[in-house]
Amino acid sequence: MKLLAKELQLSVSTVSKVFTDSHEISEQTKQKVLALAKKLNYVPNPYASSLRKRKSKTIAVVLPEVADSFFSMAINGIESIAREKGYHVLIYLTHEQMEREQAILSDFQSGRVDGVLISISNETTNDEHIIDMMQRGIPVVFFDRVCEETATTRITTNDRESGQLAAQHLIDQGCRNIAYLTISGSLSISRNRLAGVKQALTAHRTPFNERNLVMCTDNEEENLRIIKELLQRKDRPDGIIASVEKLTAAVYLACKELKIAIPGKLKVISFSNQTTAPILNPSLTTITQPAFAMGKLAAEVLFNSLKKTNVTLKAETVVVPSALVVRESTTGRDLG
Amino acid sequence: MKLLAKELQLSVSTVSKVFTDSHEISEQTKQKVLALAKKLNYVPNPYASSLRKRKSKTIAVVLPEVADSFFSMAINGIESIAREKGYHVLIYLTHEQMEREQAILSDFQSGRVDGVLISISNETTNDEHIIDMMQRGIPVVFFDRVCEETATTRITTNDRESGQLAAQHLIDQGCRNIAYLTISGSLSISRNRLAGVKQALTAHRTPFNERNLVMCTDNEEENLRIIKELLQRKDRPDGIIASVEKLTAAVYLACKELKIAIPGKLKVISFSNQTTAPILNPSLTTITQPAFAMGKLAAEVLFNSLKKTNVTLKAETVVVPSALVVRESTTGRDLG
DNA sequence: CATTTCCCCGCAACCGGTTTCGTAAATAAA
DNA sequence: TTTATTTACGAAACCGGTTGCGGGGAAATG
Repeated sequence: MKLLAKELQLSVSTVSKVFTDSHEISEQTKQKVLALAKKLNYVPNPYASSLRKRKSKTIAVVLPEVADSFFSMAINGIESIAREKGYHVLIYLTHEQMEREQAILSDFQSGRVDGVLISISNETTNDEHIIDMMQRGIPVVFFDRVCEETATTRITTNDRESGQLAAQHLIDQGCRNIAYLTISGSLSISRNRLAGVKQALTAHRTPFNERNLVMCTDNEEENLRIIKELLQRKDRPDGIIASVEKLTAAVYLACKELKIAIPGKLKVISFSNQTTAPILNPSLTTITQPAFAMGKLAAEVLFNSLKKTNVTLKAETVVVPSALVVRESTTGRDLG
Repeated sequence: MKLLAKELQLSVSTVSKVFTDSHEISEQTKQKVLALAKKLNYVPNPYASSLRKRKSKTIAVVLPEVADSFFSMAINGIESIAREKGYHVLIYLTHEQMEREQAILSDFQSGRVDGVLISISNETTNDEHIIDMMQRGIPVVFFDRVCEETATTRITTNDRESGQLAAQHLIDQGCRNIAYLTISGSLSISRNRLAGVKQALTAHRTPFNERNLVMCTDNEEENLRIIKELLQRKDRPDGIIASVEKLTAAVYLACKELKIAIPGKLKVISFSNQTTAPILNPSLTTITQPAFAMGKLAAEVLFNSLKKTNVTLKAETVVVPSALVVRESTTGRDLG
């Protein structure tokens, strides 16, 4: 910038004001400066600017992992509108560990980011680290895996209704003994989905059997073992609801190994955004979450609050509904 | 920091030196400062530090998209070692557009990042924007989708051998009319894979028929149309090699609609990292790329060069081999 | 022609750490 | 004890933009 100033016989401040598009500078001078800047391929140092303005034009996205399609699509949604608003996106993975989540967030005390989008790890049982950050003036928007008690905006899907819908669908298809697979007892999304399931079952006078609440891990092989065990019980279920995408494979593999026909002997529905759902064997009935939309919305809400100064985000939950897509794994018929 | 200094009756410089772990400071003073810092939950402002040190401790990852499993897993690999080294990761998506790629990279002239990991878009036909950046002293490591002519380190998989292996496998399974599906004519990975395919075919005295080189798009429906057309030709192929993960679904769907049996009438092999490959109908034979390892390696190479000053990255290609995983879609038998 | 207003631009302080250099005190060497 | 060396810390410049304020000159007003 000094160079630019010297070259054009101007002061640094004038040049700076050109880049902030100040009204104090004549159109003529602006053009000259911008022309030379383009020629020299000059871009202002963002860190100098961040330092002075106390704004980083950067947000953080904190995710458990990017293994499944949901978070991939969410990233797309977030990035799309971050780019639109001229923000930069830092990505952090917690690997489902609360400790890492805390370490990551504590770094944000530094002013590295202007705001945070987070989907909490399934280990996360308290929100102190999040509240702490908010109190330091860094706005947070939850998406998908939210803390229901924390006073900020949450973007979720209609987990409870979806659970209900899934169970209802299985009941309609003749299931009477439905199992629910999950990877976490504490996560609100899992709890809510389960609540929906229970509600549907109770409504049909076939209350949920707690033995059918199956806790899985993040280890593929162990999940396979757990599910095989489930399917070898005397009173084995005739319907399975997988509350997470990555449990689908284990269910299918278990059935294959045990030669249990889907949907003949067992109907399967999964919360999933996998594009391969239609070409599975058999094609998989899913509850499909609006991942892209949720990411996008979360980002929009955050950027909105960033525009104004000193506005705290409303403590509300915004719900973007999921869709039930019926396929062969629950019906035997392919409905597209 | 000023606050800390005042509180402890020390100068700012002393406090600063504590955080850089300078030898000039006594152990005693360090402890005092760190203790108070912890109590106050103080973290140094990274931008002030970046400004002075001309290092951002941040790298950029530039990707076409995060739609498929490859890039998801690569991100995991990258993030894992970035965290280990204390680096931060900015993520940018080009959406397969060279224009965006250029815009993104040109921003890096600002010193926002210390280095870049990039997998180029399939529109990218020249590397001027990349060379430009390198000349400004920002090291670049390519991974997967590389520019073969650019003088820096490239992390790839053995695309050519994999193509050869795929074709060889189909030949072994009795295919005599093999089609190759791709989404780009310019991308080196696609070209190399095709070259491998051709080599295998030529070796078996059944040279590749150029009509069997099928160019797809990034539009699902259009791909379906294109593939259906391919499969309705008089001389329709008896084997398909899908060079990109996302073309798999279209192939399967086309076969379903046209009632073409896999692997009976058509054998299918795909370059894919999908975890659902084993549970497709039929399970899918894949060339599986070491996505996590490639991301990790790319990051390691980059960080290595970042440690030393003024070392330009060797213009070499590091190859991490892919694996052929044989399943039902080419054999009719499930080999696990 | 004198005065006011407005438009442009420069001066200098500032953001929050980092780093060079200097110095006083403590320790070692002569 | 004197001199040389080491240790521990402070003063101030610096990184590269940003911004409040002040001023010079041109245009507008009286």
